[in-house]
Amino acid sequence: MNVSRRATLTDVAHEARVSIKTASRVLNGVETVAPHMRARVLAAASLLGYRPHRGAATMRSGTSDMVGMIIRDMSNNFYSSLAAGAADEAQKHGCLVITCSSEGSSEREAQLTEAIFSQRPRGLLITPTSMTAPLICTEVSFGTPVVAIDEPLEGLDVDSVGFDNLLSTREAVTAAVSIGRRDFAILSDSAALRTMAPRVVGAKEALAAKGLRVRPGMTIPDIHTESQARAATARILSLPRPPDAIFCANNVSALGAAAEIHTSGLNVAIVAFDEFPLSHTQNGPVLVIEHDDRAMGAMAAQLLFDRLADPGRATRHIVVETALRIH
Amino acid sequence: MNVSRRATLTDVAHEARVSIKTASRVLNGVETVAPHMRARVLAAASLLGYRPHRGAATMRSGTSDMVGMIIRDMSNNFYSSLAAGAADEAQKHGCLVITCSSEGSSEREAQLTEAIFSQRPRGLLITPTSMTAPLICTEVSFGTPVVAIDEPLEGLDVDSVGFDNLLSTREAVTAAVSIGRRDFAILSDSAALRTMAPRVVGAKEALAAKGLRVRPGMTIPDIHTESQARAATARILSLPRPPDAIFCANNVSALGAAAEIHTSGLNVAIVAFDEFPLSHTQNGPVLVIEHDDRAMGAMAAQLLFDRLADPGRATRHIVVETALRIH
DNA sequence: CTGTTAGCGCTTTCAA
DNA sequence: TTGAAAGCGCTAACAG
Repeated sequence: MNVSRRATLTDVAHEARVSIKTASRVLNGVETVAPHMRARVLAAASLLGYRPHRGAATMRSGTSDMVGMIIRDMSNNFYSSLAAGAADEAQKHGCLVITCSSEGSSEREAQLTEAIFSQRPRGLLITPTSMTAPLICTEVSFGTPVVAIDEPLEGLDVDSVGFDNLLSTREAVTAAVSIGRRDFAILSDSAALRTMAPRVVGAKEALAAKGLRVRPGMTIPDIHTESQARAATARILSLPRPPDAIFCANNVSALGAAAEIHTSGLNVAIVAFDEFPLSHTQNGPVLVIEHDDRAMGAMAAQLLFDRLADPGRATRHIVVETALRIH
Repeated sequence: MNVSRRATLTDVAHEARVSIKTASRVLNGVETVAPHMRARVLAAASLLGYRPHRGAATMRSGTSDMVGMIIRDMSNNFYSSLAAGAADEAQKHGCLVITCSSEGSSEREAQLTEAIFSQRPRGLLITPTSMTAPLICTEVSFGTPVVAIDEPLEGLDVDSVGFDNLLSTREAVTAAVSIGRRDFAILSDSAALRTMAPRVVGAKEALAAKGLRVRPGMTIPDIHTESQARAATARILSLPRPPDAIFCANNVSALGAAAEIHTSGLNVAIVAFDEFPLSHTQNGPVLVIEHDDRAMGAMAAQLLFDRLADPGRATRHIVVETALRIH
């Protein structure tokens, strides 16, 4: 037994004194093999420390066991939970997920789609940007399934999972108004995120329904780090007449707002699109739009495998449930 | 132009009226190609929407552009930050990272190593368990580099990155004692995590040095979710004589402890191994052992690529810096 | 139930 | 500088 080289299927077949095809069948779990040959192959594989070469199998069979995933920011809890859920579901189908973080850069997104498609994955899960469609349309035309997560994929009719951003926000802000909050500031992320506009609109609609409005300058865009959120909140709260509530359109802005509200000692309510750690330990009321991100990631993967099983079926757009939780 | 099939290198060569090898050279950036041929190939590739098939290249050349990564829990911020850092560094080397979550199950860990090595990755980054070594030793003997992250990989001499758990904890607990805290509880994770013992020892050593000790029953093991931490903390704080400080040996336990301390209204200090959101908004003092997890992940990947460049070099064990921060 | 043959798309080797 | 041929490890298609 020579350990200096990786054992191939041919080596195993040789060792077991069977044909390479029989070895292949055994190691792929094909039933129609005589028990004594199966045993011989298994013994040989184990003896030689055989490990299949999926790349070779992929090349020949045309189907790999990988699913690509491109998310906006792997170190953001929302996106990493999506990835965790997708990986769970993929594992049920014997697939690995290649998860990459585009960091919001469309240049990097282009590189990553290129790199991922070069692996000939079963499909792609992506939190798309407005630049995504042209990157993937060729591949989609070859029948590779793509699922859009969180944001819509404009210009391409693919399966998707996402929230009803407008409705859930309207409901949450309405609840905040009903407990007496009238004067809102809004911390929003980049307008390039398609989820942001409906959230902001939802908030403003809820206010308008009660005859309220957001004062000029109190809608702060482009908040995508906690420290930006802290700076913006600190500025707002130090105004002569600070707001009595802040709607935080993403998870990092809620953390930053909570931190500064605590520092200021003011009683300011938080309405947050995402649950955040220690949200129930704040002084002012906290209204949170809860959602199960891990389940959302799993759902996206499920749509992908569903389509693989039935390529002709109509595209589906899943609206993930949210729940309002008041701390 | 027929779009019904993916273009191969042969198609491109054909279209450009050059040999397949010349097309290969151009698309791999080999310099020794006449400019006019290069231009023809590039035009053809673009016309046909050519996308290379990395699996085929891997098979022939023997080296892939993937790095495997197995972490304990993708939805835990510590691990996802490691993954983000590793992905960054890998991208600099033109590699993709396949990140998988073992969920602390050694069975799943075994499946994942199997699946990942089947892809013939350049190397593996792993937060190992006590069961890891036998899973990877064959592959290591073939020269595939493995880097252990956070925990040591027992029984195998591989590169690693990790903390000085004992020393940093001792320092933090010493600081807590010096601000008047004497009576500690300890929330620890599973003893299977090799990082836990030194942290607990470090804490106890710091106390012993001041003539203090942890009361029997006040060292709680196996805390790995926030709700477990909350339950344990609630129980401890409702004792007739609650502690005046809690050492939280991982990030989720700190969140749970903070939540319950807030609810109880007691002045209990937190010493936490990891920074946590809103740590500065707690009533009691919070002492945090800070570390840059993203940099740690990047460092691990760097060790991997270093070794790829110089397979013979001695193994390196990087101790990642930590800093004590007092809120 | 088992084996043979061909070839997936690419890179390597070697020759021109 | 360019090209022809071989073959990486595996599976599909077809025989036996």
